[in-house]
Amino acid sequence: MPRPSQRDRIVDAYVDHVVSEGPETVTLDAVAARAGVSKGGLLYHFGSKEALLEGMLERVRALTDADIATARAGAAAGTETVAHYYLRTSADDPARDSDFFRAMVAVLKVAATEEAAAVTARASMAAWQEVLAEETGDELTADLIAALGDGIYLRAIAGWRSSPLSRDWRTTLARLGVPERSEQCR
Amino acid sequence: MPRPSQRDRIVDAYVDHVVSEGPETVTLDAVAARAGVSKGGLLYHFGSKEALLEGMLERVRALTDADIATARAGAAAGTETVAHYYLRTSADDPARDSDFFRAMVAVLKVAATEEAAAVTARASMAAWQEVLAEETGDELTADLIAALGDGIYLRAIAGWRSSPLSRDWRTTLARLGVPERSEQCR
DNA sequence: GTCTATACGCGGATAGAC
DNA sequence: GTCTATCCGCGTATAGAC
Repeated sequence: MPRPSQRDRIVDAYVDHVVSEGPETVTLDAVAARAGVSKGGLLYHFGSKEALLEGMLERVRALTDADIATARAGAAAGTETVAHYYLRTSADDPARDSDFFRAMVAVLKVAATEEAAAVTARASMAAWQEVLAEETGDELTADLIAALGDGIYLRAIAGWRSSPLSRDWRTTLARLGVPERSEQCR
Repeated sequence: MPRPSQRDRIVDAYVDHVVSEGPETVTLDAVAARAGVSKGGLLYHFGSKEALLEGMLERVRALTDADIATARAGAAAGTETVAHYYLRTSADDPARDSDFFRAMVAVLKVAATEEAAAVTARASMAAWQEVLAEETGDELTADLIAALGDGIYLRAIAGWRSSPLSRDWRTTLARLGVPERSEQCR
């Protein structure tokens, strides 16, 4: 993979700052410093704070698409179901460090105030729900699994580290009658 | 019940503003205007923005205690289980207008930045989890139900209105083997 | 108790040097 | 491309009148 561009590194810094300090403390100065550029340098790449936010939303959209494609591929290959992939990457402790999880948490934090971020967050959530519904063939079950993932995200926002669910989500899936592996196609 | 004090009305306005506009747009001016007082008037009751936040956290703590007491009483009387009460007041559409739900959403939104709010949010979540675990006698089931409620809250933050789960949470509880009514004591 | 007036600092954004 | 210097508006908080 190509080395990250300057724009990418600035978005990284933005996400980092929102996740660790919260959206209300975000200043162009703080993000620039974290990215290792000056405020002027940042404003060359992103003409305004709003443009910077849009850069992060763009990234989350891309990561969502990529993540869903990965989940679909795994299900088609019979490696693991979409539901399994979804909870594994939401609930599992090691997954918390993934680019997608961190970026999504940042977007959700910002979504409390910025409608544009809320729109992107809902789109990502809706996309997952659609794939889950497709797999389970049942709207309610799909929504249930999605809601569990959403609960995990809320806990991340509130700084809640670990819970029985995050340690034992496989049992939960089993209780809901969701298999670990799908029947392999053809 | 006694008519709300001036302090109460200011906290109301604060909650309202955070829920509808988001925490980043909160200014003393905006809250004062919403409460129908001047900025000077607000600062007489709450000496600083931080004190205003503390006022809201205080209220959430009180509402949490009251809500849990109500749930416990209902379970003891055999009216409805704690789990049933919890999901009814989180998932049910009409419940979204309750003082507790709105205040909790406000605290969670602020918790993205303010650690004090995050502490209060986690305490409230932990308190519910404890009652649920007490009732179900199973940590994982309790956490599962709690996580569903948390998912509902996240969707509220992201502006997600209605979902299969919010319309059909009773079915979900049944699938998890949680009864609607508890055996009445003695 | 509640208001007005004001001090003061901070953050976003522009201009222009290098 | 990236930096420094600067302007300007907004938000918190205080002083003090009524």
